[in-house]
Amino acid sequence: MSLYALPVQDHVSGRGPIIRPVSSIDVARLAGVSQSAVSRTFAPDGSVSARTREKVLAAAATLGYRPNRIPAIMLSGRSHMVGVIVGGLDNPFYATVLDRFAVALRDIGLHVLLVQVADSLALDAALDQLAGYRVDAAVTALAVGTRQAADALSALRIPIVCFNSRLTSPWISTVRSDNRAAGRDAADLLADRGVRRPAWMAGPPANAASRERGRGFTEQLAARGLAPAATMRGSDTYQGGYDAIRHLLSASPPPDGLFCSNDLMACGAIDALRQVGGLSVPADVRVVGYDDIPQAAWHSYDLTSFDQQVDRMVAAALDLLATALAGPPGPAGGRTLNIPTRLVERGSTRHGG
Amino acid sequence: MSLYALPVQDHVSGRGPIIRPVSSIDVARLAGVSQSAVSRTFAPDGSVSARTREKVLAAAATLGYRPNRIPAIMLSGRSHMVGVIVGGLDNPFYATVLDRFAVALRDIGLHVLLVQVADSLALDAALDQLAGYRVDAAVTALAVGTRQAADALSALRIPIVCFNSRLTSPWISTVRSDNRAAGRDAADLLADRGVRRPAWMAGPPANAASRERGRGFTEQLAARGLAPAATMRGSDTYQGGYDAIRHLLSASPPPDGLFCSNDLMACGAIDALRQVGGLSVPADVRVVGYDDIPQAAWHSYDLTSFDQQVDRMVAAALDLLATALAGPPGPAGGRTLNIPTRLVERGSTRHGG
DNA sequence: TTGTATGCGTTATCAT
DNA sequence: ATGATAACGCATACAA
Repeated sequence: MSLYALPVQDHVSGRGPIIRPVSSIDVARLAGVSQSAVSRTFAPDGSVSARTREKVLAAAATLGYRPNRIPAIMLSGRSHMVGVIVGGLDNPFYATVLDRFAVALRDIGLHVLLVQVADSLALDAALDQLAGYRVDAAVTALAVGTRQAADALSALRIPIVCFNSRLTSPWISTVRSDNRAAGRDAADLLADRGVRRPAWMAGPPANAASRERGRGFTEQLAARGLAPAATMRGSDTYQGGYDAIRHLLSASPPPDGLFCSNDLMACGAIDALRQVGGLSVPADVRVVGYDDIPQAAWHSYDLTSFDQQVDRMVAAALDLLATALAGPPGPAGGRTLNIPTRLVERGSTRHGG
Repeated sequence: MSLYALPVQDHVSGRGPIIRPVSSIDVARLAGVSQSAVSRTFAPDGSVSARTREKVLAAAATLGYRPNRIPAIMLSGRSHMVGVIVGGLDNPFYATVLDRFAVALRDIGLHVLLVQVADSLALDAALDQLAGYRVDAAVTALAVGTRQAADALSALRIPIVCFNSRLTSPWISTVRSDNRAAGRDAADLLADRGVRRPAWMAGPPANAASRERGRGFTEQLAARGLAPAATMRGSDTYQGGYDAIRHLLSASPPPDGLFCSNDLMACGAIDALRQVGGLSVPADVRVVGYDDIPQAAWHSYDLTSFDQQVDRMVAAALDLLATALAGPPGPAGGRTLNIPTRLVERGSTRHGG
């Protein structure tokens, strides 16, 4: 008995020949039953007699049969796949987000079709992929927040959940941390710690979340009778934070407090303050970051940060997805869920506190 | 292998009614042409008259038609999806690996079905998913190296590429960095830097790559007339490295050189040496890590490490996959490619040159 | 309980 | 160049 069916020319993709996997018909033939009996044996609530089930399972084991889910996609119109669009995993925060999504989606029986979109120009190509595979829904953890992107996503006509974005549409819902409130909290914390010359380090202009953090920070500084002594712009990376501080120190007196748009930049900033400026954190400069990545807790940084509560955000996103998928067909988006951040104060703001 | 496992319960997406997406038949009807004409219009090398193409494209645009790839999977037996199995993305090294794979696979027209496998017990369930979606091949970046895992993977009867593992089988090829040679290089480097009491910090026992690094390290120490003054075991995490050093310092005199099985542990070790032991790195202890994660280059650590040359490893893995997919059907694995590591010396070993 | 027949949306083959 | 049709592997309605 041959385990392998005859090779079949791959007339579709033009790659190599393939081995056609064992099908339910093969199993049925060997077991001496109908193909539907095989299908029922492997269905969650198929009704088969113990005798038939036994024959089928024996034949399946002999042939190494694995049920094929592809035809079911055609029949049901459901792929049970969710497109997850990420924009680079070098930031540990997004790596964590992806990890949590993969686990949470698997736990409710959905699978992850991963799409890496380096620049927003590639988004259209990515969406063609997702459309072609008929994903049931999509999740994006991109920082792109253009109307164009929202339109392209909406054109898929499937439920979309954005992560930390401002995109909305009838198809798009958004889960985000309360960036503005966190910015205000950062201002309060630094003011409470005696900071008089606070500085703000923003991310790239296209990053809407960063803009909101800066807005909340500035407005609450004003409420406390303070104003930013300096404003920098980094590239959302360690090196971006390092370079921004180096540049600042070459031109101005150092600030005594610093709020960074994310932890990667904050780590770079701390290293630059210490190495380039010969300053101490927190004695000379109090630093606050955002994201609470694992590295924030490393003792060399001991960085005060805002935990976005990724688990709660992911749970909220999945709730939105599940609701949209379970409900009547058609757009069910347009909702925005704000998840509060949790301020994690560590040594970088505690000096003399 | 859970051959008898039932298909995943449909908790989410089986409930609501669905809107059947626009099909080529709908487009054909609107355009007043046959369905074949629509198919040919969207095929890479379909021959249609300009007039027909125009009618079809207009109708497609009107209806928002997107070609469905699912039926082609049934016909060709090719899904153009590759299962990528990861074991947690908290380690920046694996996040980078996944990122590079996603990009490289996309560039050759393959798509990533991501599977997060927290513990090796979940591997069987993961493999059922991959089998069900008829992925063309699989890539694993797991640290599991058991024969059982190899058998389960081989049962998929698709080309498999392991990343930094020792698994092989007729279906499995492996791409790995030369762990043992790197271990020897680490020994040489520390010896050259005047280390007399070298220590080795291993990863979990199941991590075969770690074992090889330790083996190369120990054997080359011996060749240099040295022996490990201490051997620790961490959990492949920052905290694991920190705790191991704290424990060591409470019981023994500190080593003057340390080779860690990965960078995360090395960062934890450095922080513990400095904070718990009051020691200086590199003045009192020279430290070498492995992986060359981005954090190794951060100035607080400035960690000497071994770059595994992820891009080269990924390229090699894809070459193995592409070869197996293009070649005749049947097992085409059993190959092992060793990619040399690149020693990146930084400040953590440079004191006193 | 079991088997038969149908259909999902596309591509490839064949006839026109 | 174009249209009709078979086939892919499974789930399901229906007949037995």
